[in-house]
Amino acid sequence: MFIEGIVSSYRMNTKDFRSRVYAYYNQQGRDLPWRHQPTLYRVCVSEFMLQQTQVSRVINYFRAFTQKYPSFKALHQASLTEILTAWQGLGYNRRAKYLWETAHHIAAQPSGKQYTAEELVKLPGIGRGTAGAIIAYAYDLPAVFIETNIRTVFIHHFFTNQPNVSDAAILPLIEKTIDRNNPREWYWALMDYGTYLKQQGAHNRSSAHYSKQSKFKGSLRQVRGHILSYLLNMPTPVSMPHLCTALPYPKNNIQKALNHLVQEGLMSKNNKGQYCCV
DNA sequence: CTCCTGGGTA
DNA sequence: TACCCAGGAG
Repeated sequence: MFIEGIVSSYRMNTKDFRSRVYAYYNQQGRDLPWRHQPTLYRVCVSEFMLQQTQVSRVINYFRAFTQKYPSFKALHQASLTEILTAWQGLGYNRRAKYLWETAHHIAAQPSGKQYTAEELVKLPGIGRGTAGAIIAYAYDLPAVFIETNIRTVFIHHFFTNQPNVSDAAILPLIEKTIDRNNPREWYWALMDYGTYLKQQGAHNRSSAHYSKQSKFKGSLRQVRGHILSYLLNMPTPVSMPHLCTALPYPKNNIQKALNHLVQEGLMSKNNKGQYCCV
């Protein structure tokens, strides 16, 4: 059986494609901590951490986090402030809150419950991509999902020199090429091969979903991150004037960031107008 | 659909 | 500079 992109410059046999991906994986596949004992819990923690964050930065956080909180139960029994502290430096702190809330849902269900993708998507912080990854990695089931490294592999092999490649065009190829006998390892192999292709200069700029992120320096999220880390390391609630003196940002930006942080539930304001982590 | 969120590393 | 095993809100 042959597979091809809509206007791909060449065709590739399914078996040849798989062989190429597995050949790389068998030689250079990564030994990542979350690939050992890929339980639902360990897969969830790693997938949340890996959203928009590179593998090299996640590894040590994953080890420390799963050691301190070895189960959904242990995680949801901790306070959000504790979780944010363990998360400090990883960034995108909303993920920590989503993970904590997801742990609360899952810990309330019978242990060993097997989730469908539809059920997972309803949990906070889990979209279609993360749901598919969880099904594939935790249950070793052939879920069809796409993320940045998979995108790289399929664009490189099946949409060469083609602009504006949509995920909708790629997904059927993922579905056709998936190794149904070994979906977990197949996706590990795709990830590792995609990372390799990126190191070789491949990229996703021809993806229809490619977008450049806005600059971090001078942004509101720089202020947010700084405020959160400042307050996590402060023993008592802190007033707005205190923050304006302590942090090198315009008052307006500090107030705006605080409002967002409170609205998202990462922080609260007491009746004296002082702020602290929830 | 667009915009927002983080910070380290290559 | 670029970009990470994206998801939620508007």
